[in-house]
Amino acid sequence: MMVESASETIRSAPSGQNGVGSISGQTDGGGGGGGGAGAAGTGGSGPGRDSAAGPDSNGEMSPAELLHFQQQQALQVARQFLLQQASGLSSPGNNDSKQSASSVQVPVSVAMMSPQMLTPQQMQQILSPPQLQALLQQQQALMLQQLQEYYKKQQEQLHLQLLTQQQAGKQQPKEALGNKQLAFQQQLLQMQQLQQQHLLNLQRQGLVSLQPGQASGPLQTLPQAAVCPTDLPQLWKGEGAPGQPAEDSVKQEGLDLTGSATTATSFAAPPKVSPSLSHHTLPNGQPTVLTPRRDSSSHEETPGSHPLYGHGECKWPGCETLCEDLGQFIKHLNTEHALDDRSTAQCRVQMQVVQQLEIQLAKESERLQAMMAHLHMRPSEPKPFNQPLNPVPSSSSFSKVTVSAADSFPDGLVHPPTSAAAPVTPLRPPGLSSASLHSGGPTRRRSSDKFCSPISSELAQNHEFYKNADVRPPFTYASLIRQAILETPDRQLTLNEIYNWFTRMFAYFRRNTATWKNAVRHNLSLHKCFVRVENVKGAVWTVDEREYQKRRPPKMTGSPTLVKNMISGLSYGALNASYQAALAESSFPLLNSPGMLNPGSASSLLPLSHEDVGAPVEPLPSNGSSSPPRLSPPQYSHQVQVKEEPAEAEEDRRPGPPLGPPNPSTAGPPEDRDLEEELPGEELS
DNA sequence: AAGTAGCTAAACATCA
DNA sequence: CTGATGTTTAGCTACT
Repeated sequence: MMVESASETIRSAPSGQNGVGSISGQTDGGGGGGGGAGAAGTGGSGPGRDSAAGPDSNGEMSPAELLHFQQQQALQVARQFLLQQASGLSSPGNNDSKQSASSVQVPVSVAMMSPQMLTPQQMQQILSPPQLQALLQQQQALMLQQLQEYYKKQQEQLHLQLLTQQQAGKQQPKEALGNKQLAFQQQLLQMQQLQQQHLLNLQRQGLVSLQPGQASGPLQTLPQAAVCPTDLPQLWKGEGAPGQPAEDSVKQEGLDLTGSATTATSFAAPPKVSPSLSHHTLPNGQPTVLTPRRDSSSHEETPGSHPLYGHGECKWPGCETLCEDLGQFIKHLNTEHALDDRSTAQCRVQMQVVQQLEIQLAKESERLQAMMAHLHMRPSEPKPFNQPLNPVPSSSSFSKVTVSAADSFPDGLVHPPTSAAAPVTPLRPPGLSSASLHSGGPTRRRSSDKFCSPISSELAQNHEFYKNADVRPPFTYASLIRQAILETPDRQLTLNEIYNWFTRMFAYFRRNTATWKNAVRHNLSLHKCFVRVENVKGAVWTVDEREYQKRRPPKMTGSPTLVKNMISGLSYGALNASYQAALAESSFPLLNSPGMLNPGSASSLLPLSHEDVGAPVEPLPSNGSSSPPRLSPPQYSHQVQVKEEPAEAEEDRRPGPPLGPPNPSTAGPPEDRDLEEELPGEELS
């Protein structure tokens, strides 16, 4: 689905003005590179990852060595993680400069880039909200697990040090020992607090709220996702006792974590190689059992690069020591940045930096969502002219169904989420289908055709929007032409009048006149539903409703396509496109330029609505079965879109007179005649 | 994969 | 001749 929506988006913007990158490229890049559900995008940068996963039996180590390696590994994980986080969050500038000069427009080519090359902003622009969310969650899940690892190792190490200190302390002055112990305990406490804070943070962002039992979705391969947030602090607390052997505490944790993880996520319990054996989720999302011993070394020995090593110098915070080569750097790393208080503190600081960045990101995301929600919701707010224009009365008049759609979408189809969860709602007039808003380029499947939503009602509700916003209306030319014609009292228009209607009703058609006028003429000629009638005042165009209905039996209701469309409508790509389009056109003073709408629009509109109300002018989907609510897709507002159902049914069977009572549009005298004339020739083609 | 629908572009014809 | 109006064809994309 993402792929499709993405491709649609991308193709719909031929001018490349806002080429929203192919999401498929993104997901593929991440998934392919990582080979797994998800975290690949974030974790891929860790150079030593691959080798870390490989089995390496380096089993002849002394317990002390083993422990050291465990610590090293934990630190390594933490370092890499922090680096990834930090670089991922704070390096947009670099990437930007590399990728494009324009920060607003995302060249299509970006889509081809690997996820690692993408800045968060670009990711946001490219990815659909669900994708973003998934990515974020995966990232957070990975982060959480690594944090757990890190915390665990830190605890372990602290305990160990504590123990050794205690033992050594027997020969030391009691005072010194007390200080040391105090320091350790403080550190321990700090770590606990930090972890709790972090977990809280994650929880805020929704990650940890994942239900352990709800093992479905990309995250389920990530064991940590199933760890109950509240368990962790307890875990830590439980082992906080200084006197407890580190080994024991580790074992407990391991068991706990393993237990929760495996039970909740169908993540096969790995063979326990050692008490401190830990689960790691590799960037590719594949859980891996790491044997602590060789990991650290393999990390460091990864040929080529090290996350903390770049441009010949150590990237450790505050350290810019020059190192000739990687070997030297690693040596430096192991000596200067070994696991000690200082390094731990620095690590902690870095963690906080990352955390701040995450918070910042969360805030920005929230703001973005609010913005989008606002932009989306506003138009749907009851407008003054909405009520009068509403087709509801009419519908109720001849439709028994009056689904009080006022607040519900009876069809149960995908409705634009109003929650913050997927609030990404493209900027578009309330009644618009998603795909259509790209202000440039051909947009297929205008909503009127796609969803058979009454163009009249949508227009009535959003006409001001269209009138002032240079946004392409989501209707086909044919439906627009028809609407224009039907709006007139005698249901006929000259070509020029049609032109005028277009320009009057839609800001979008105030430019590129050659193009759309040509299209209008083309449509008039092409579609049999448009009948040219010689009139006293020249040639006028009328609508053959039956032909129009015949055009294409829409069997949309509940169709996957519909759902897909609506979903794609929520995609960030669409949002991005329309948002950019709207902003670019700076047409946003819409809705409040009284001067613009006065002239003829209001006058022309009102009649329309009346007529509309009286009769479902819009083609009624001719399928009684699928009938129900062909909600005007984006009509989050509370409009009954169902009115036409009965008419539909009638239309469907098409008993006798083309347009029954419900269709006064054809009742009009002039084209009625035309219609009749046209009837014979109406061949099913 | 084939068919259909829609959009755009363009060529061409007709007529005032 | 010019511009407006119609007609037709072709290419493309999206969708079924």
